[in-house]
Amino acid sequence: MKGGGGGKEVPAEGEVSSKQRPKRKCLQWHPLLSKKKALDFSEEEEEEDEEELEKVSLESPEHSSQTPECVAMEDDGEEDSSEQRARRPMNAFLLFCKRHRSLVRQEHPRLDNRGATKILADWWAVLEPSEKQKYTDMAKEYKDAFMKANPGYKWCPATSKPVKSPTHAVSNVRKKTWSVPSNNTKDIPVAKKVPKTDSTPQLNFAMADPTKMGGLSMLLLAGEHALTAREISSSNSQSGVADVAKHTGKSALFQLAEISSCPPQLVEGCKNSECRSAAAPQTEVCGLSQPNSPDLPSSCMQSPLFQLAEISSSDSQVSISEVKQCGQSALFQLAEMCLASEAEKLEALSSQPAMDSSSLCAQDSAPNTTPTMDLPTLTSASSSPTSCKKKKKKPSDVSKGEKSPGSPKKPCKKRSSSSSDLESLTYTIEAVAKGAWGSEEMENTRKRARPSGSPVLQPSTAEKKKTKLKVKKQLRTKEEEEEKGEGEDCKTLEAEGSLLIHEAELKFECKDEADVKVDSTEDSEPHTSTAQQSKSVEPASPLPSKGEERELEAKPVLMQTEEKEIEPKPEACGSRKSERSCKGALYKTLVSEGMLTSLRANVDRGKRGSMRGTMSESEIGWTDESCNFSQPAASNPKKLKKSKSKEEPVPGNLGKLEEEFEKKFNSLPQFSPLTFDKKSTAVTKRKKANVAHPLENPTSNKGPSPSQKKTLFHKIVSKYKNKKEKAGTLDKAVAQPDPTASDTGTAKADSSSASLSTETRKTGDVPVGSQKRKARKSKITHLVRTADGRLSPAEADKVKELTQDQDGKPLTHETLCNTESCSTDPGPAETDSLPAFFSLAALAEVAAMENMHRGQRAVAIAAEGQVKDMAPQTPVLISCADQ
DNA sequence: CAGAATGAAAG
DNA sequence: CTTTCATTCTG
Repeated sequence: MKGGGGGKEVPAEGEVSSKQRPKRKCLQWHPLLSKKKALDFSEEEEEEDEEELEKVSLESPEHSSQTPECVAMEDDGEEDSSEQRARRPMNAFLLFCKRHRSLVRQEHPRLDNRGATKILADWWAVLEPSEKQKYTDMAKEYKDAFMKANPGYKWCPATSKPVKSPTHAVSNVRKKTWSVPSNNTKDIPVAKKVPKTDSTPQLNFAMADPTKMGGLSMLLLAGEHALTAREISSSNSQSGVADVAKHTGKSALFQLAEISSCPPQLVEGCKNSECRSAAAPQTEVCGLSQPNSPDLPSSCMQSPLFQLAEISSSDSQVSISEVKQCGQSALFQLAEMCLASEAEKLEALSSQPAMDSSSLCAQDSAPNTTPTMDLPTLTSASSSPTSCKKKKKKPSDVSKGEKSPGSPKKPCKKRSSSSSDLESLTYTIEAVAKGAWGSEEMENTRKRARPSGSPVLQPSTAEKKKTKLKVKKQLRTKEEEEEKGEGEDCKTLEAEGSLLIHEAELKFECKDEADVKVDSTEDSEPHTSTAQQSKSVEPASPLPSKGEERELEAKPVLMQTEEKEIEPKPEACGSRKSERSCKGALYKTLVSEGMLTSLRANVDRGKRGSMRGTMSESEIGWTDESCNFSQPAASNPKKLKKSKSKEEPVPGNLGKLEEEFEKKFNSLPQFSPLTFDKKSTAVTKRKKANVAHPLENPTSNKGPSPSQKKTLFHKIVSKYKNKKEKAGTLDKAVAQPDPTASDTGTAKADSSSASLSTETRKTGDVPVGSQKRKARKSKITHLVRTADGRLSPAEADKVKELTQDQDGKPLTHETLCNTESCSTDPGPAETDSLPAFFSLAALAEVAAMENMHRGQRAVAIAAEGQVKDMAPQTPVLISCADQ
């Protein structure tokens, strides 16, 4: 266990199943996002304001300070020594590559990565500006977050580069790189720390994971409450207290996360967790807490976890009761923050986690009936994690089954019996508080917290937020449907955040309206959810999702769209069902999102891995994928399946991190290969049918106007096509952008293109010849932009180049289209017309070029005619093209 | 480990 | 301007 070896082994295992590489990837990937980082990330992204980062920073100190051993395994290394060097954030293109590479690979199974990269580059070039924008934004976000996390990060380490050069170093570094650099903490002075309590309207993605989300959300919510409370209580103490609290809070979460995440290295994980918990909580917490009561809460939280960990690890029974209490208290606190409902969850968490884990592990699980079960289970969970992936259903079943039995002992029972959760909660809380801390201090804190935390107080805030959220939601919805606004990256995040908030709100509402009555179903749900959350740790594999689904029974498969989920929630909130549904929905949402992302990623990978073998299906695969991609949410179910098959990659930790990252990722639009394919070709023939509908929903279109324009463009194209009769060159390009508008057209185009494409380029052509950095994109853009009306020689050259390089690739088309769209409306202003025309002209040129290649000049001419219609100047362009 | 791509940053 | 490095993964 302990040895480092163990740690490594774990990953290997996971990977092994699918591939070696994947593992690495995972690791790398994770590392980047690495939990800590992820946290930061989320925070940043979600709210730029918040500075929860500090928490991280706080955390790190703890770790570093103590538990050298433990640390060593995971974080320490990073934190302490090396972590300095984080991996630089990916740029837009890289993001794009990452996201689409799999697709490319599928398309061209044989192609090696380099080729794939080339293709990707082509695609990238083709991408619409808007599309790119998203990636760019994300990259930027990423970067910003990264920078925040690592204030003093330098892209170029100095030549020597401490970290990376060495292989091992690299691996290590990578893993942790992003993680929270101790430096950061240090660097970033705590300055921020306290700041915000604001609630965080959007929290999001940082917590992508269900667990985290819950935790985070709670944290956030609590944060305010707690802070307030703390402040009050701690008023005497320094502001530092707040920090501490945060710290502790975070650490606790972190620990949980770790534990959960630890799966890969069961033993190690346990150890780590233990170590950490021990180190942090005890030392810090204890120390802090002891001195002043103010911190108690935090300490409590940690302690419980810690204890659990310890217990699990040591098996020693320790004082379970205490633990429970602590856990409860901690949980309770959280719950308070969040709400009673959450409290329940928490309790469940404390107790259930084990269950889940056990169920997950399936191993012995045998959750013992003994009271201690929790602990043991936990242990098992931590240990089993590795194998965790496996089971899906079990968790739910087990959890349910077990729960009832288990409930007896622990607080869990509440849920079953819980006539009124609130009461029970309160009771529990009180009991816990007393038991755990009899001190008045605690009470005070608690009181404060409670009041604040209690529905009454919060609601106001919540409501406000709510409204906001709602608005946002609405907007978002609109956007999605209409696509009106350019999709902001944040959207997703916001959405998530909103979800969280909603959760909170819902909870509040629910409580207010009706106490939480627990129906049998409810019980199961909450538990499950809890379990899941706790599990969150786990990789988000399919299980969770399944569990969620089941839970949601009431609401069958709403999960698909976030929006849907969200909407329902609010409404649902009102009634019990709603409550349930709310929770379920929330969980679902969270999980689904998280899961989705993870799943998706997994799927991709897995697909790739497996798919390769069977490429013949490329079509199908594409379709599916495209669909999935297009609708992330919707795809959940599918993903689950897939993911299940291949989830390996994500152990617990990674899952979380990945999720976060992935989320963002997901938010990024994925273009269906088809779109590109058209251009590139390759499979095409069959696809056409599939292709018909636009794949990319997610991003959907960037702007409304574009779509229209596109339509226009499309029309033109279609005409062009018709004239051409099947030339289809242009078509390819167009397809992607317009989802709805040009379906028919697209389809046709596809078919036509297919024939062409096949002929023209078989593979895609990889050979674009971009070995050097072409700057096509820039050039193109340039070209487009230049709206003098005329092409400057250079431009012309560029154009030629493009055409040649691309072999008549459609790429340009899209770009052009976009530009065109931008300029749009020829009618409006003459000036505008010019640009538009320009783009058209460019298009025409391209087409012409292609045609020429093919020897179909006539077509080109025809095209010209059309273009001409559009813009009088066409002729000139044409002439250029001819040249 | 090289290498294909692009982008961002640093020198 | 040039170099470095981020990601991915085959050969």
